[in-house]
Amino acid sequence: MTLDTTFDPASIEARWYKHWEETGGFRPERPDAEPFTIVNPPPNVTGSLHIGHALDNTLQDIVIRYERMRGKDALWVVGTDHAGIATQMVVERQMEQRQDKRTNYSREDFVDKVWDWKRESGGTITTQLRRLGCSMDWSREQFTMDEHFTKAVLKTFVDLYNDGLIYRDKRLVNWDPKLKTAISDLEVETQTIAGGFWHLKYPLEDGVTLSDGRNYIEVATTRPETMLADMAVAVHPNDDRYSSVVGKHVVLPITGRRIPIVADEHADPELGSGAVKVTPGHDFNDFEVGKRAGFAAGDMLNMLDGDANVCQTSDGMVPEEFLGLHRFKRDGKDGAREAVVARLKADGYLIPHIAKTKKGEEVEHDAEPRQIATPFGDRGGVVIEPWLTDQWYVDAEKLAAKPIEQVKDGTIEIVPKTWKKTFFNWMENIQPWCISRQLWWGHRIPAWFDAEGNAYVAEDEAGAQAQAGKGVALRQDQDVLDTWFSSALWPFATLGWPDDTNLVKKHFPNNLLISGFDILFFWDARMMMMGQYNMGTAPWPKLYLHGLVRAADGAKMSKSKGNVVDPLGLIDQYGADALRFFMAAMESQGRDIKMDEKRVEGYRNFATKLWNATRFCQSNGIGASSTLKAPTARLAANQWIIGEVQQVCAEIEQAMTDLRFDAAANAIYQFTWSKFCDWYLELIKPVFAGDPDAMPAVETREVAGWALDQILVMLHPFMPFITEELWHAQGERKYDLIVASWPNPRAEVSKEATDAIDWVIDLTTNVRSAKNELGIAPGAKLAAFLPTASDLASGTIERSSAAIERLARLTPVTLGEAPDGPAMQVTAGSDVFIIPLEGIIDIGEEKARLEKSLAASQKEAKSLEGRLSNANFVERAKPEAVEKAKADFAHHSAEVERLEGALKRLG
RNA sequence: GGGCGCAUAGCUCAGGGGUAGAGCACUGUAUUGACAUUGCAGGGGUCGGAAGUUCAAAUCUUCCUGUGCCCA
Repeated sequence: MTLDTTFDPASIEARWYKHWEETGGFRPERPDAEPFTIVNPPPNVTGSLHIGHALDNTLQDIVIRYERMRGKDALWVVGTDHAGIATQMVVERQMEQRQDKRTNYSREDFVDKVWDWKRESGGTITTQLRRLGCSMDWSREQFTMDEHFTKAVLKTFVDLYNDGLIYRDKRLVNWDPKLKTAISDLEVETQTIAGGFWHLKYPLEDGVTLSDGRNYIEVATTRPETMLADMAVAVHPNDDRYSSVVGKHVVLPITGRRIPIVADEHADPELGSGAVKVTPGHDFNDFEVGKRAGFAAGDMLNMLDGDANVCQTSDGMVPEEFLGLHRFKRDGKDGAREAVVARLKADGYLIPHIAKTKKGEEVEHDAEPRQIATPFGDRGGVVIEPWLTDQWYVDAEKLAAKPIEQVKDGTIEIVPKTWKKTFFNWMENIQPWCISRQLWWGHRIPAWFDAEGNAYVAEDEAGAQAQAGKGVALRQDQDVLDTWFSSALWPFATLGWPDDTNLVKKHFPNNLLISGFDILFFWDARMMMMGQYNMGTAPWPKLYLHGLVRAADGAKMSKSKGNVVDPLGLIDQYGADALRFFMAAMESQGRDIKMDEKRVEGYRNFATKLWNATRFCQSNGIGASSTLKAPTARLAANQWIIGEVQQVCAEIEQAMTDLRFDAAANAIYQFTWSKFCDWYLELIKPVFAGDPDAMPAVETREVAGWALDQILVMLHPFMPFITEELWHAQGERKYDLIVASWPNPRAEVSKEATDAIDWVIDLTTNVRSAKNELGIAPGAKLAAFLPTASDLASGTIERSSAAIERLARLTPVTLGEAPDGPAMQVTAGSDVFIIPLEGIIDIGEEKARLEKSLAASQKEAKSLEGRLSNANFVERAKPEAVEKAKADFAHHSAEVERLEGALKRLG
């Protein structure tokens, strides 16, 4: 096959992907091989590929392709997450566009419609992952609401319940009044927004006064509207200002509710007046204060409904005019907050805030302006309302114990390890996990209630009925489970658990998990808990956490900022291989990646470079190699490249062991471009000018073909498309590159040969540099003399004269004294070449060049001399360091001598 | 307020007790056969600041400054 001069990724990517998928390349049958398993963080079924996915999946694909080539029974599990809230929102939004809504349908009909949507529009991302080249096992694509997955979810729930690790509780939850569901702590994002601090007067009852004679207590609040459900006023137990009134009562304005003054350490004497209103039903801190003050959760007053509109409290004391108002201003319409403040003000219960203008005039405001840390729902985007409801909870504290231990003792390694502290910090302070959601789309909670509200938990209704007794009317819990409850089972439920399948036996525990740090708590930690609970072991021994891909200016990418980079656009422009290589090359541990399109472009250029190198090989009859092991080589250049392949292979393996994707990518990049293309191909060009059937050409074709094949293999995990294309372009192959073997080049390479090539490279570089500085045409051929030649020099000049002529452009090279006259000196290793300059160049320029080198060597020599004359250094430094300093000093001293001599000769 | 990072060439980043590297950008130069999505050569950094440990600190320790993220 002949290749075009430029590489066009688009023309090959789809073809190869299809081929791999159709021929089972992603999951070759290797029943006897050692398993290697990773599971893909299941993207939301509503999702589309963003740059973060591109990073996450590129890294995983590099690992799985690498392990597959190393002969493992490699399995990369893939699938999508049903994404409860996100998916329900998508379908509801589509309904809204048709002036339709969810509640127009029965639950069953609505869920059917979501399934319809999933079948028709869901899973866009799976196509996009294919474009990135991800070699996942699509033959077993998973979905978190597959039948067998549901089975795993139900079993887990029932087992946890029976073990007392799932329970129902009435307590405050994070309520999203827009989505009208509870959410977990992790789904709440705190943002600081501008708000106010209102100061209120609560009149003391029964003629009680404070020590200063005041007949009211001042309380300050950021949420004045909740005073409709206040149940106490708290002061600090050591606060002398209030000690006399603890146990007394105040009568609330507006409602007239009589509430106690309690002592509680939650009240901060330094803050405001030191007294705080307590609303146990609408504030997490107040809930705890309320409990300490003796209120049962069931008795705590609730003044808001599920939409966060004011409703009547159980004591019936909220005035009619407030009922139905939204908690605060919305769509320009005043809410309960505004109404309560207006009423307090009118009745004289509001203490105004006095502010001074720039001119020093005093101005009254209703509230003191403040920045308030406010909780928002990450999906709904509205302020979260702490709300008292019955929900299902997982006892996360108990489940977290073993994972904490495992990370501590190294059973689970977290890479990079800086994340361990963050992990412990969260796990050791973990709160009960609220797992019930008031949605329709998701795993229905397997609990049934009788008329008295007793719960019966079983995998199916029959089981619950059996527990409740015949004839007892049961109604299933209306709620569904948090999406993360099911994805926590991903490492084993995808393999068929709870059935005892061969896949589970062979591929659990998995070998590695790669995920972004943003889901460390959401997903990774919960997999650890559920893996341990269900399987009795950690889900994987190693967790690799990568960072975020940021915009070029370092900002977080977001749709609202409009700085989102579409990975598919980059693939269109530069090819999937270039984008992948960029991701790998930029992925150093523990740092976010800044988008740098120039760099993606650079890796596209790298692909073109490899493409053209292959074209060169083809034009010289260099084709597919026939052996895995390195061919026997006699020519120095061939031995040299074999040695270099061994080195780079070892480097890549080390980098992969360390999960240093950047180091691995850079190693293969430098080898391919700077070693193979820049030197090896140049070194062997003269060989092909000679007899094509003679030993040198035959051997070189063989070695070059082998070396190129090793490049294709080692580069394949990073750039799968171009390497597969070139693999086949190079000749008939017994198998595709995707299932080829990783190099194992255990060849003997002579030091003489590699030294010789290194010497030629040194000579060539120095000649080119000297010419450049002296303004001699790069192509000019110069005669050179070597008065005293090292063994290396004389041998190399004899055997590699063609390379020296072609690369260093020295011809002829005479072993012997140079004729008198102006000349320049060029070194190669310890050898000094004399190159006559008469008529070629201005002597002054050569002198300037030598003086520059002389100054550099003098500086080095002086510094080394100083160090060596320091007795402390010679006595106390490591012997190697002293030896090296001595050798360096000797070298630079000799250089100084040589250069001074050369300068003297030039006059 | 607590925790975790980061600060190295113009930019984006590696490195790491023995005197500093890559890619891009920049400068000069090269063009009849692999490649201008190229080759060759080159300029450019007192490694954020201060103190300490050490024969030796960009590297280790402490503090400071700036900056980012997470949690409350």
